[in-house]
Amino acid sequence: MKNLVIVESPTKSKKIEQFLGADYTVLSSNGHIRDLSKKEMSIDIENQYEPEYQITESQHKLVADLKRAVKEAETVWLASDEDREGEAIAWHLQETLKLDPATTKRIVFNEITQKAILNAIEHPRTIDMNLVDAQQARRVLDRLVGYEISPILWSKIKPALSAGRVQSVAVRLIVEREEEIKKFVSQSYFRVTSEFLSPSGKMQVHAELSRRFDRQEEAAAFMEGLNGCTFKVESIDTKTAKRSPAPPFTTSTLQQEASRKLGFSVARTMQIAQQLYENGFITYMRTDSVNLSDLALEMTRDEVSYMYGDNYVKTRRYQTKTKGAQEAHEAIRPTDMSKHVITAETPQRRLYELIWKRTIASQMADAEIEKTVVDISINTPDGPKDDKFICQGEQVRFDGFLKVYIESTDDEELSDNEDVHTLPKLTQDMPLTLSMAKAAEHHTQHAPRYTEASLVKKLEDLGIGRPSTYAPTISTILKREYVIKEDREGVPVDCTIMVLKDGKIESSIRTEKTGSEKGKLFPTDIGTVVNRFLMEHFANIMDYNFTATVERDFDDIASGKKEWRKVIDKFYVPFHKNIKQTQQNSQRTSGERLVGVDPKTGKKVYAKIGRYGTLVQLGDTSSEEKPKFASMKKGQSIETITLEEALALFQLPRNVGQFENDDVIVSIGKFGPYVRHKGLFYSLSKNDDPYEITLERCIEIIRIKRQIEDDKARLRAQFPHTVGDVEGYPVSANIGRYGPYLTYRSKNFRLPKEIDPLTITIEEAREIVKDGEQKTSRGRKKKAQ
DNA sequence: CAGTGAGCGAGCTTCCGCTTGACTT
Repeated sequence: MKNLVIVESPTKSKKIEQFLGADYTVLSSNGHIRDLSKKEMSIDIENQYEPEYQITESQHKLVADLKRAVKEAETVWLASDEDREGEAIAWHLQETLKLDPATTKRIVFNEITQKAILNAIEHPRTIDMNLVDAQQARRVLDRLVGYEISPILWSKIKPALSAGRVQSVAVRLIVEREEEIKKFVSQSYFRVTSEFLSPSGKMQVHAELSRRFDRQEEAAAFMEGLNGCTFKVESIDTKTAKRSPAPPFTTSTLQQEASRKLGFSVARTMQIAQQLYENGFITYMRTDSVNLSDLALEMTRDEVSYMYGDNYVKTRRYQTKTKGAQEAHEAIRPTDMSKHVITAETPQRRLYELIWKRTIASQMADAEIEKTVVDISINTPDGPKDDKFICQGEQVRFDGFLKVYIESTDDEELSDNEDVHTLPKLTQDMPLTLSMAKAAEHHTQHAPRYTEASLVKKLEDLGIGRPSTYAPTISTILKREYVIKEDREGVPVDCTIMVLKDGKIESSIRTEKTGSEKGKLFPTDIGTVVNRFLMEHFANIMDYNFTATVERDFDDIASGKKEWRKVIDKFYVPFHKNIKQTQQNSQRTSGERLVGVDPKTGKKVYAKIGRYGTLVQLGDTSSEEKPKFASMKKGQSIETITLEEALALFQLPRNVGQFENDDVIVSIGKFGPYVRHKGLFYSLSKNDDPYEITLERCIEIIRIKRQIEDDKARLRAQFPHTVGDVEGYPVSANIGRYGPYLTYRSKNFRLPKEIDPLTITIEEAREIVKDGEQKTSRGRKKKAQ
């Protein structure tokens, strides 16, 4: 082998191999191969913060393979991505594989085309140690922050908690949004809308009053005043406006659009995008770049021109606005723009369609829209009023990119331009007759809670986190139970509606549900308490600008202006002093709240965080009699639990009586209410209330479950059974965890639903086995290629 | 799916960014 090229992703390696020909072998490092140990700090603080790297657990085999390949190669080319992490990956490879820096070639390209790769090969360089040092500073800082603060949380709040530069700020955003919502006081206001008729009576015009009323009396007085008024078209103002398409997808914008348009979680979007990438349908899905390669621009232009004509084409190059974007890859786009749809499963197809449309639209002409605003004056017998009705219309003059793609928004409030539509033909001074007016009460809404995707957008705006970590960050804060994803039902509110028709006002009240939310992120008690603690003791790290500030230092390291160890030292010395002080001086915090006093015993009831989660406590810790404890249920929280709910928790676990010489205990566990008897668990059905259930019903539940288990055991005893021989080898039928299957020549074949494994005939078995063998051999051939 | 929640103390937990494994009854 002459040349060994190492890239970061195996999918990429296969592609590049095609471009480079027989003299090149392309292998992948699968990301980083070395890191700080997970078990310890692995930073020698005394020795200038020297990091102690080791080969990542799951990468040993791969590193061995790479070492073998290096021995056979004349030249090694390190082709990891052109960013901080990519440079560090190249350096770790150089160190681990003991490559000679003088002869090892470092190459970069940010699009996978033959031209770009051949060009890269012609311009090799050596590893940029400044860039590597910037990465080491980033890595060391994150480790110091995460591994020094987390243990404080274990001792002061609860074991196994975590804190970090990214996750703690993500939680802060959610906690603060919730506080904002709690403080929010909804105001009601009245909107007045009207319907007019043209002199001929043929045209209808909808309009809205130029002002809103805060109080019902004002609205009512205005409506009264409309009687006896005349109306006419005061002015017609027409403007043409342009709308431009959104840039091609980055990871973050793809996650947002897939969430809004397809309802995908960010993790699901990434999983599906990964499949599209591996199957060659799209370019790399973890990117912060909106840039399209020249090849992509050309391909897209051709496609637009072919489909819609040249007047729909507009070549655009987009600039990133994201703080700290590294742009090592292209934007996310189809690899082949002429492929409008793909044959794949529905979610893959839909995500691909979204990417295709967005990419196509990004290279299309602006839409031209004619906007018309018509003012309708209100004239009392004493003269015109200051207020007027406004009627707005929109007409698309040239659809441009709108032919393909409209970006959605997060804005859930009613748009002010709700009544935008095509206007009837109106003329200046045309008199109009009021046929109906309506004053409807509305309520202002609190800011919406974050969805996974809108949180990602916010983090990206703050320059916090990277495309590869957005989805994992969400998973982390959910796993730590700092936040939960929930639906919230709306609250019914009464809205007064006054309608003026034929000179009379009729008032009615309509009940509307407002503020319902789906799949939103809510802070938990633990999230709130941890956030309060971190804000009090580590305000600098919780600052929304912390990342942006340290990123500037990293940039200075990358450009050789600063030394990474000094940057870390400047941060660490005061940080560590703070850590020590906090460990010594801060109080243990449990978020304790006095819920009330138990009327029966006169003991106090508290709600707080314990070692295993949130709990309620009956009685004081300091009193002679030991207090009782009970875990809270899902959905209950320290802030909102009532005395009744808290006291009810002490009724469980409940001993309902004896059966077969053993206690029958009823309680609620992780999987819902259950009965425990002789060490076994029996789930209660939905209609059984664990607080009310009788011993008789428990025994019935136990007996039913036993009967089912007996039947199952009897069935299992009949397996495995031999069905017969196929070409001299025995076939046996069995039932596994995932259903019935056949075993033949030490391979397993799933049975279709229609066939009973007990009564299966040898003919049926032969067909399944032979059919299955063919399929697997085809699959293997495919893999081998 | 229990028990736990004070305290004793062993031994565990934890960060962010790169990237995909290989598990089948």
